Amino acid sequence: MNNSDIKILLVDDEPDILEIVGYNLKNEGYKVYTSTNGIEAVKSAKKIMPDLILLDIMMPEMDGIEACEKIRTIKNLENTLIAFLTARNEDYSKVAGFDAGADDYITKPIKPKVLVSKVKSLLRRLKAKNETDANIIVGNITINRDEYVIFKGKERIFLPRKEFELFSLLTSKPGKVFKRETILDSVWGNEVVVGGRTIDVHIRKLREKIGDNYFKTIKGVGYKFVIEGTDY
Amino acid sequence: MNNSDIKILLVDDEPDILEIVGYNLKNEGYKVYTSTNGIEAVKSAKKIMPDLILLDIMMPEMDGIEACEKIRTIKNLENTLIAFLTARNEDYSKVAGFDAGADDYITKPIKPKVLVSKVKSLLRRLKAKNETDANIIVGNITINRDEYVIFKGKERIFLPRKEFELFSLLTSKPGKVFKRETILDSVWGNEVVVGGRTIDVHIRKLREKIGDNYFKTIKGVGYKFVIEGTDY
DNA sequence: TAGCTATGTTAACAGAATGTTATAGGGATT
DNA sequence: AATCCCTATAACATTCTGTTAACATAGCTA
Repeated sequence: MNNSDIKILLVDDEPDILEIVGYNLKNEGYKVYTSTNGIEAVKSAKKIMPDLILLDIMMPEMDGIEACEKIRTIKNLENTLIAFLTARNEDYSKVAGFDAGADDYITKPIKPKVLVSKVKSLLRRLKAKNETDANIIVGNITINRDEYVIFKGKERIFLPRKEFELFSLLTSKPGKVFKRETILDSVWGNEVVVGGRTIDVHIRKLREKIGDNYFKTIKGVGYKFVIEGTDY
Repeated sequence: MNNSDIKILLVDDEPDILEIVGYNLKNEGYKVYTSTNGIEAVKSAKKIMPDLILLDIMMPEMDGIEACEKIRTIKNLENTLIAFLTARNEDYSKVAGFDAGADDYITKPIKPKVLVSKVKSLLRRLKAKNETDANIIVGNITINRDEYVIFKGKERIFLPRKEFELFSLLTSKPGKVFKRETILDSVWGNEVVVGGRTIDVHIRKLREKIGDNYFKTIKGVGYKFVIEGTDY
């Protein structure tokens, strides 16, 4: 997926914000659409089917939270990423309290570079989500994402959530190397900070349960899942 | 590829399933074909060359697993996606135990929306499979950035990070001379200072692993990658 | 050819990156 | 409250990479 295939809907009642943020995102090659209020935003969202919506909380007419809830009910938009924009001094609890279905929130003011990096990180998550959508059968390994179960041959293997998610990610593209950074983003979420050995320990557990030679380390980069036998 | 160019073969012995699932897939614009048993399915597959086959496991005459195996042997159908349909309460191990060459399986009953999203996801995978342009090929050398692996003919060669990056750089423009300064900038980063022999040592390793005459020294300037034999 | 400079070669070392194990804390369940 | 299991971390072990030093060689030039 090229950047120019990615549509971002930017919603804020201040034209200045729309301009600055929009400019920076366009610079990265994204297609940027804008709205200045919640009602308009919902309509636009339905029409353009964006991949990511950046939604200001404080807006006239319909605030971001309400808009978010509305958007979530739109068909085929359940997987769209929604991130709230909030002023730094606002009460987060206002946001956190509502389970409006947002995926992230971003505090204003924010440096363009930081914003762009956040957006990238979010979109990585989207991509990972899409990639892990289907069940997978590779060799004699079967993964049922719906029921959190995997099989190795006829043997049922149970994996705890985190291990399952890590496993899911790696197997979503057998052979592909997932960078540590990417793994953290999609399994732990980009805001969580965990110690340096956490990934390794989880890999260890997978190796223990599923088999050593399914998981190959690429030092300095990350890990990949390989079908048994095929060495690197 | 438009949805209407995509052919899906749906195989189930229950007409109800064929109707419901078929209806929903047609709604998405796919061309849908149906069979009610394995034998017929294999014939149909050969004739219509579908992009995706949804295959019920439990069928009279020839079950889904056997049909899958047969289909996999058909020429030009090796890349067709095959997904099993199984009743939720059936034992997965039945599926998992056989290495029939399926790409996915889907548990019934399934909500049409979920099914459609699964199908989409599968087709995305097909698309990704075809777009193997991620690989860079020069002469008989293939570089797979995704997997962090390079091939020399059929031989897999693993390179540590720095070597891989150096190699990537040089092969990005075969024949072009990269100045030492440029190499340092892009492989090591322009702030890092390393000793005078570092590049040479890495070149050495590449020559060792890939072949002497791929890497030509331009004294006083830098190095270039040349396709074997040729001078540029 | 002597002398100079740029590159080749090797092995050894230091430290980065990862592997491993035990353990503590938190959440859920009973 | 007692128990179980998941998760993350600390602490230590191990592996591997990147870099360097030290010396060798090649090529140029006066």
